[in-house]
Amino acid sequence: MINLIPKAFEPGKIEGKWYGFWLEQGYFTPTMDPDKKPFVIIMPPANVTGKLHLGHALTDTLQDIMVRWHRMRGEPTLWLPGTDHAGIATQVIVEQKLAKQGLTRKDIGRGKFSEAAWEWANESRRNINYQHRMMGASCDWTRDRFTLDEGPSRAVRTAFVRLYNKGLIYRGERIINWCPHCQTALSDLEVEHKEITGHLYYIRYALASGEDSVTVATTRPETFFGDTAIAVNPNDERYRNLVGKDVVLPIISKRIPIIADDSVDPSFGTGALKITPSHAPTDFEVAQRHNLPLVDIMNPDATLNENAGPYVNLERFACRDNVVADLKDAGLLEKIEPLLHSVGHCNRCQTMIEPKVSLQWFVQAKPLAEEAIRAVREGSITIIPEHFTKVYFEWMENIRDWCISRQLWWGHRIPVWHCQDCGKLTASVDEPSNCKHCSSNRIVQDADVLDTWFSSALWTHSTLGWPDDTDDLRYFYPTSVMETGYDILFFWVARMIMMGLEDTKQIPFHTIYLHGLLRDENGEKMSKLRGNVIDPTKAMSEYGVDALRFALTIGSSPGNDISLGEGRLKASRNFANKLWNATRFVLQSVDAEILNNQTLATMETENPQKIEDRWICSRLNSRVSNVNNLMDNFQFGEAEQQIYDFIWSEFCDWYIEIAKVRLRYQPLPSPLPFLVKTLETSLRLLHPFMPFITEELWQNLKQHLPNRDQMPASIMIAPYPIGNNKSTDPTAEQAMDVVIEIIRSIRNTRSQYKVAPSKWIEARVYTDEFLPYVTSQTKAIETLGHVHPLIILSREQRKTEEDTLVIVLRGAELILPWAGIVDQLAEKKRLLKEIEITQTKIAQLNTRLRNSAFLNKAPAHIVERDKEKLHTFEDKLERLNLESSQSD
RNA sequence: GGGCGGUUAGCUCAGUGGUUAGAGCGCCUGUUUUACACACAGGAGGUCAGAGGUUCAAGUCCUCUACUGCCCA
Repeated sequence: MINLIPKAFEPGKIEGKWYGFWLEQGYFTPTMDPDKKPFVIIMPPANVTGKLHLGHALTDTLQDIMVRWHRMRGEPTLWLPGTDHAGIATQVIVEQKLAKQGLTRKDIGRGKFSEAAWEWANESRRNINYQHRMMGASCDWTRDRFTLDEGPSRAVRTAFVRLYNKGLIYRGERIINWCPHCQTALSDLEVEHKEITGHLYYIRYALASGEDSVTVATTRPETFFGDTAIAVNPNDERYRNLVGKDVVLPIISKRIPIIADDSVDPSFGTGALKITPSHAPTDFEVAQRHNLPLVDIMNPDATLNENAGPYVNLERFACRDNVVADLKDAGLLEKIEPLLHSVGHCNRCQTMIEPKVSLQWFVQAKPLAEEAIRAVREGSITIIPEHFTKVYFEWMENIRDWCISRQLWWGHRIPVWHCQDCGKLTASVDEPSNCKHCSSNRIVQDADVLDTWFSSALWTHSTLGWPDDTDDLRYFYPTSVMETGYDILFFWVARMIMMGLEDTKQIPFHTIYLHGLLRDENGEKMSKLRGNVIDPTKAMSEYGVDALRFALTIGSSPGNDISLGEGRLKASRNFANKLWNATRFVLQSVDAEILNNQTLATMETENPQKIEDRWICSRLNSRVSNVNNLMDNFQFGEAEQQIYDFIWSEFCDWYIEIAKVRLRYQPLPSPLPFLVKTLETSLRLLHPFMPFITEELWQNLKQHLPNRDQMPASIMIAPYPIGNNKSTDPTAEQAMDVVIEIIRSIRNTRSQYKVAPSKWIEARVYTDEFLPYVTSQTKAIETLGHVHPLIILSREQRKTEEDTLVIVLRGAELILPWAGIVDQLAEKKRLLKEIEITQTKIAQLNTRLRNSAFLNKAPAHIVERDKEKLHTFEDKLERLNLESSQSD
């Protein structure tokens, strides 16, 4: 019967077993109960671009913590998993694979490309889902969704068509962000602005009349072929008489006008700007105001087109060099200055973005944003941490139209058909056979696909069956919590609120929980380049899943970045091992009891008699209440800290150590029921955070218990502990504090006087109010302090002695009669110092307690607590003074 | 340029106006004490970035300053 479980925790041996068990039992699939409010999290869909990284491990852990907690509280709990087709990212991967075979997507055509992409996506989904399972994610796999599934796809088409019919989706020529490498349009959010050092080129344009010239300053001389005007500020005296005249573009000799526009900053460069409306956002706006023509000078791959005359087919930066050289030769380049400016880059491939006028599809975002702002402003949706609310408003209030078309082959095809005859458009959820305007059957579907985030924006309702009125949608929507990283607040969360409200007229979730980003143990961003990336799979196999989960979340707080390194992983693993061994101890003790008595004594814990039993029940109860409060407030990191401290510093360090003494001498009542109860409750308390080890230990413990047949089949469906005021026992806590202080003082003094650990020393304790409690702990104090004989008496029984060490504690005096070895002088000094410290504290408390403002304004319990504190210190001071006078 | 954070022990971080500001790691001293050396016991280490203010009470709220990170343009 001894050593039923191994000496050290070996996580790898139990994880797969329990996940399989939970899955088989169907615990992850909720039962819909119309009388209960469900708890619902829709998992942020991971991109099908390979495998999970540490960020996914974090998000999995946080969601699993919430989900397991709510499930244990008896709420029907749905955590719906899914994956995202990740348009550009996936297409890039598939194209790279094709490139290895010397092929491009155009070589094999759209159909074959789609097949290859599906093959990759399916493989990737398998990997990702397997990794979620490794993490212990208790999500409902029967409801697993992929953004390209039939349901979510129909949701995308439905949402599109509805917005199109309302006029909130339109097609138009606007300036967009074009990535020449990905060869697609991007939304504003997919552009990263970076500060780079470029140059400001001063170029002279001759007036058409020939009598003078205008010098403009530009960072992009190669775009001058697309210039359709020169703009100056209307108040700029330098140029006032030139407005209305024409200049001639060099090399291509094209006439363009000089116009006046308020947007021109006279202090930048020369105060005269070249206007290239097809290739600069602000120029585009100027052109709109002045009805200037648009001249596109670039091909999709950012080479110059035929509008660039002699420079046709040159790449844009090569063209710049040539243009600059030619202008210089022609004497038209006045000067070049260095300039630090911000330039957009594609967030996928880091290619410099080419702003470009293009015919694309857009969502008119403002009307949608208004509703989304209201939902948060009126408190229907809460953002945690709160300060992101302001960030959200900032973005929403300045929202711009969303470019949703992408020139890709992988994604949701835009559900619009172009008529070859009348040229009009037909938007339809299902494939139409005729143009709805002229009934022609010569219709062709739009070639483009939608921004991946468009389908993600519908994720909370499309996964539950929308646009159909399904049972899932009725029961689980609106969902409870959206948990994700703050880096996709705009990309995803904000858009989900807009689209959720638009499609369902309801908010998609009540609470947004935003976690921070992961950093290494030096607080540095993790990146492949730095080589400081932790692979979750490796961390799991080395330290165990529970340790990884714990390390990722303990002591963390919402919205703040998390530093993870070996140290944290080791500490978490050590904690798991500590719990493992505490359980080993309890199991061994239970077995020994069964061997002795054939049957386990009563498991009754309702009315603890012994002070340490009362103490551990009170402490456990206090921690349970704290944990539930913290969980209610999304303070998971602090909740874990509470559990950690309880198990290690209270249960293991003190209760188990005292219980060992009792088990050895076997007085009644036995501590076993309390060992079992405390352990079993702690395991349930910890389960949401460390699901595998708690299940393994709980099942082991259960096998040893007489009431095992009445216990649930799994800890994950056992009730979560809840606080009970009945167990709160201030007397027991105070008494045990005194006992613990006595033991600590003995150990401390032994260490100070360098008493050999094996040497037994004599000790006496004098106390009045705690006498029976301290007396009941005689054996424990002897064992844990390594003192013998130990005499505990009331103060009146104390005799005057010499050559003793007297330590004044809060509720007792500890006497260590060490004839000859006590340094009386040093002791006197120590005593005087303690008197001084105590006096200071008393003075501080007195100042406060004599202040009528404090007495009138502070809450009663605070005043009461300070009064008690004052009393304690005064009592201690009195006894310190007494000792001091006696030692004179 | 606008906005949002951060600055607490050597390092990484918790800290919800109310004890003597905590944890992990690291450091020093000691211990094979029958659950655990992934441990145990003891210890050192803080002007909570700085300056003002509000409050009976400020690491916590407000203002300014410095440094630092991120987001938006």
